[in-house]
Amino acid sequence: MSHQLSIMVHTPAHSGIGEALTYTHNEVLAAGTLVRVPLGKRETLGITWSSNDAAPQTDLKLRAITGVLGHVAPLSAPWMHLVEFAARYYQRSVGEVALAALPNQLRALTSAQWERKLKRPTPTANHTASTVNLPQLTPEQSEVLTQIQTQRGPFLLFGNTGSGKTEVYLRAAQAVLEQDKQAQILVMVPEINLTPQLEARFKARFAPLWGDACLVTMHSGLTPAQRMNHWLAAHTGRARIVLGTRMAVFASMPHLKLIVVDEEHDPSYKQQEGARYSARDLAIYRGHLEHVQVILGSATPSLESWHHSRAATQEEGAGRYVRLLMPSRIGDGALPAVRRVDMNHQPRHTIFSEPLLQAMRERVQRGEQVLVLLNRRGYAPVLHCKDCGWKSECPHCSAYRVFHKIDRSLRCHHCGFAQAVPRACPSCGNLDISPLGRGTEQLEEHLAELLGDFKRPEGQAVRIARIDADSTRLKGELDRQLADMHAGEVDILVGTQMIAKGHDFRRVSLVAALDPDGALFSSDFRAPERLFSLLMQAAGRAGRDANLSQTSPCEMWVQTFHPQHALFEALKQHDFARFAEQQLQERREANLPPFSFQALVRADAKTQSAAQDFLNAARELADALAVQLQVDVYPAVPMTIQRVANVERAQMLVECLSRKALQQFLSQWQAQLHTMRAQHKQVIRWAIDVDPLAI
DNA sequence: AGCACGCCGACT
DNA sequence: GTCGGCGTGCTC
Repeated sequence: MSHQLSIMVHTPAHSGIGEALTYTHNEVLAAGTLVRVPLGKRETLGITWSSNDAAPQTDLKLRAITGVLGHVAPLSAPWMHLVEFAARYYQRSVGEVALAALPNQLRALTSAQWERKLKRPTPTANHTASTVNLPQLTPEQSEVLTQIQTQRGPFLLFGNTGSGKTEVYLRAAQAVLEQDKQAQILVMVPEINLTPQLEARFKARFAPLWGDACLVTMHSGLTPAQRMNHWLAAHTGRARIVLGTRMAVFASMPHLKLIVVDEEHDPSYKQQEGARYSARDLAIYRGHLEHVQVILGSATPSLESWHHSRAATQEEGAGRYVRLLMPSRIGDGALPAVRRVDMNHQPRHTIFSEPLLQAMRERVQRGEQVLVLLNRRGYAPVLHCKDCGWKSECPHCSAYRVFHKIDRSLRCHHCGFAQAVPRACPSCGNLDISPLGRGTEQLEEHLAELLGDFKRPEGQAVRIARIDADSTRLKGELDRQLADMHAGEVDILVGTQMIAKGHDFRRVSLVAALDPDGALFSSDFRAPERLFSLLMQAAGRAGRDANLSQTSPCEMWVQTFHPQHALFEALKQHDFARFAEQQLQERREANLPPFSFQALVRADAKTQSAAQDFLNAARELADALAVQLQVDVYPAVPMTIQRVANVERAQMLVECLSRKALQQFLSQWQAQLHTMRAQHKQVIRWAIDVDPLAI
């Protein structure tokens, strides 16, 4: 007897196969069963989505499943529900989201390889200890844990850097793991570089109890084999803790009991290509779906989460989360005093103001370390000819190529195009072409000049280092440079925001932000939020050593032309709440998220007009539906960087006061867009970004 | 996405 | 004369 099954395969929505394919098999398979199916000329991995014997007969000649991956238990119903929700919400096909969440090796392994893999004895845990030494909890930590134990959540754990959020995660995890011997926990971090730190903390705590194998990681840095093994460990329940980046939100965990999202405000949780999902938002949904507690943690929460954790009001969203507060730093480490240097009162073109330089000298003299932040890498953002006005434009992008002095190259940070710096102006032959503006590379050089005569306590020259995407291009280089910093072999570290995240530099007592003003008047309404978060995080790098803070109060310096700006006032008070309320008020008045919901439609084409024509045609098509659902669709505009790698880019903003109406609108409109695509052959690709982070 | 088929440029 | 570029079209 032959049965019909709905199978999801890895085909993106634009392939014309949006939904499940129908195959036959001689028996009914449970939903979630992994199967091998023929698809055109190849064989591919599929997931049984449902048995649909009742489905109407089509005139298609159905093909039969070629194999069942009987060695792997079917994916759970909640997992499938999560995938289906993500696909619908972010306007992608279910098959694409589902298959992307599984390790690639599942497709490749033959039955014999499975036998071998599963026969291999699982390393028996050498859990020698029955208890581990636990640090004393602060009253704040105890209070927060009590709330987690007694309420459902989801929770927003709002705690300063150094307030001991990680210990709260560990205790909450421990309580869950001990209470239920099968329980599993999902811990997410924004970036792959931050996994080793948290992994070490979790292993130190739990490996003595349940062995090394109790924790697996999931991130894009794993080899295919590791990915496979870690995925299986989670799927079979062997791994009690899964720690990973945004992709981990889709980990198959049959006994999931707690989800932790650390640094929940971090934009890295939003996937930027393919299915553009927010792992933080999906974590909340998954928690709801599986009746599992979710803890979001941050010192500078996203305004969305902050809004959701406000006391319930009439406003959509408020009151959804429980806000937990941990304002104090452990061991009484004081938060750094914030000092603003008014650059209006400094000589023109000053890079390092004299008071800041003096403060840096004093720190170095005392054997302390200094961080200098500048969010621009390279030597100079542009090379320029004063005679004819030539600038180092990228031939393939509408952007300037950045001058990198270190290898005398002009590099485009958008498409990667690099060339040697020309000897003379390519346009007029003038030999005198000069850098305009400055990046980290020049800062490092300039600082070495300024401090050339200055000596360290032992008499040697000041040691200056730089960490940015260029200095860490080689594998392992970041770790090496960080190790130098930790070992005290660097006095002043210059860098981009890379150095502001997560690293626990014990000897840093001064952090300086040189040129943060750009974000104050940016057209991106989230720029102030990101700046505040960056500066708070950077400030958190200073004074992590309580002993040091006592002898030498730590400081955060900000050089700005707008010292009175409300953002810096709030920063000075370390008052995130005040900053957040200001920002939320502005957003409320302007009907911006979290008080409205947005989506972007992006189109890439050979010409700008082709991209815009496609979008504007889509806009016209949506007119009636938009009016009906009270959705605003704005005209297509070129993207900020209009052309990248010779592809013209345009986008169109969609806005609505109701999330539900926006969803309804997008799902109906998307189908029309697919059919329209055929008439716009010049369009290379298009995509919808729901809840975009940058507009 | 893969993987085919299909029609135009520089090489053994 | 072929090898190979990636444009177009299809997959239950």
